[in-house]
Parts: sequence; C-alpha cells; structure tokens
Amino acid sequence: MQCEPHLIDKHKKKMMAVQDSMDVLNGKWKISIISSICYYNKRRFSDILNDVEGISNKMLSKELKELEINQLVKRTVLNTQPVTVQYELTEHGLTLKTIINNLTDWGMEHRKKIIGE
Amino acid sequence: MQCEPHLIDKHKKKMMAVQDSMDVLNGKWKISIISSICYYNKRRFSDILNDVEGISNKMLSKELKELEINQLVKRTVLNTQPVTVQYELTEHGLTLKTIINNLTDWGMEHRKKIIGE
DNA sequence: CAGTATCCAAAGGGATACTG
DNA sequence: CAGTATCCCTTTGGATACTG
Repeated sequence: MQCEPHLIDKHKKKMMAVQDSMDVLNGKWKISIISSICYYNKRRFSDILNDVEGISNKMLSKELKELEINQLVKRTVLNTQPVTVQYELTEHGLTLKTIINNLTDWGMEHRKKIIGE
Repeated sequence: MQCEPHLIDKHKKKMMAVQDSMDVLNGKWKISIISSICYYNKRRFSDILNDVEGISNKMLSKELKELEINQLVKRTVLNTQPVTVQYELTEHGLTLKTIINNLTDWGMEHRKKIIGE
C-alpha cells in the first residue's frame, strides 16, 4: 500500500504504542488475571488461582508481581488468620477496563464464528 | 468480594471469553503483526518484518501462519518478479480494529504515566 | 522476495514439596 | 492462605544458511 510520508510516521508511532501495551500485558496469563480482578473488583490469591484456568501458583505469583511493578495492581495483606491477600486494580489498572470488555466481547463472537462453525 | 450466584456465572463466562481471545492472540508478536497489517490495510512480508521491531523472519512466518489458520489474515501471492506476498485482514480480522485502537491509545497513555514519570 | 531448515541457548512453565 | 524453592522438561526464538 502506498502512503504519504506523514501517514507513515503516524503509523510508526501507533505501532510503538501497541508494543508498549504488549510489553506490559505480555505473558500467557496477564490479561486473564487482570480480567479476574476487574470483574470481581477485589479478589484473593486463591480465588484468582481458581478463576484463571490452568495457571499454577508459581506463575500467578510471578505475574502478579510484574503487574504490581507496572502499577496496574495493588496488593493488600489482610489481617486475618491465616493471612489472606487481596488484589485490586489501581486507578491506572482500571483504565484497562475498556480493553478487557472488548476482548470479552470479541472472544464470544470468535467462539461463535470459529468454534461453533 | 461477595457476589450473588448468577453474577458468578456471568463472570465465569466472561473469563472464558477473554481466554478464548488470548488463545488466538497469544505469542509475543501477534498483536503487533495485526496492527501493522491493520494500519496499512495491505502489507507485504518484508514490510511487516520492518514494522514489528525485533521480530525475525522465522517468527513472522510462523505467527502469520497461525493467524491465517484462525482466519484473521488473508495471504495473497502477487504475480511479480520476484514473488511478493501480500497480507491483509479478513472480515473477521477487521473486527479486531477496536481492540487495536484501544491498545494503541492505552499504550500512549501508559508511556506518559510510567515511562514519562 | 518470501520463506524453510537447522542448530542451539534461554525462557517458560508444570509438579511437587516446603514455609510463615 | 499465600506464597517460595527446586527440579526438569518443553517451548520460544535468535542466528545463520539455504531455496524457488
């Protein structure tokens, strides 16, 4: 496809932005983890472990840590016996809500189209 | 968080839908590849190789094949000398446009917030 | 140009056991 | 409950060379 020069620059910037997003959301499980927390607002470690089908505690722990570092998720240790830990989205994490919803909708349509074909 | 039973079912369905999406869009490069094709409408192999920073021809080939299998991308061999191959989104692939745009916007905001902090 | 083939290192990730 | 530690196999993916 032919493009005018100024358009090409715009495309490159957008490509970079997409890759920035994906750097944060990479990994097999991250989006699913965020979805779990997003849908329930607040969610404990063991609950997320159940929500995200197939994930191991090792992976959940690792990916949650990365999400925390990227300031998408907030971790709170609750004063219970035994200890429980609650995860919730930060204000910044909440801005992913649109994307989560889009992915949810798209997943449903895709299932209809491909799997239910 | 406490939830009423019927809400829990809804959440589970949504979680499954998100995972369906991610099954198709998994891999380090898939979203970026789709973005490249999406922004330029039609794009040749070597162009995508340039657009997606860091990808190798081996990976590009592999991921394009998977996208083709999932009916998101259409591959056309052009009758040129030497051969060129053009990729474009299928009608189904085009339904990802919203998600791509959202990821682009989010990436820009995220850069401002985290990297530009 | 658009791939494929091969080799090989690094990362991913499951299973299990253990700890505060 | 919420992790951490270890073992070890699998997958990913880069570099390079080759083909129609």
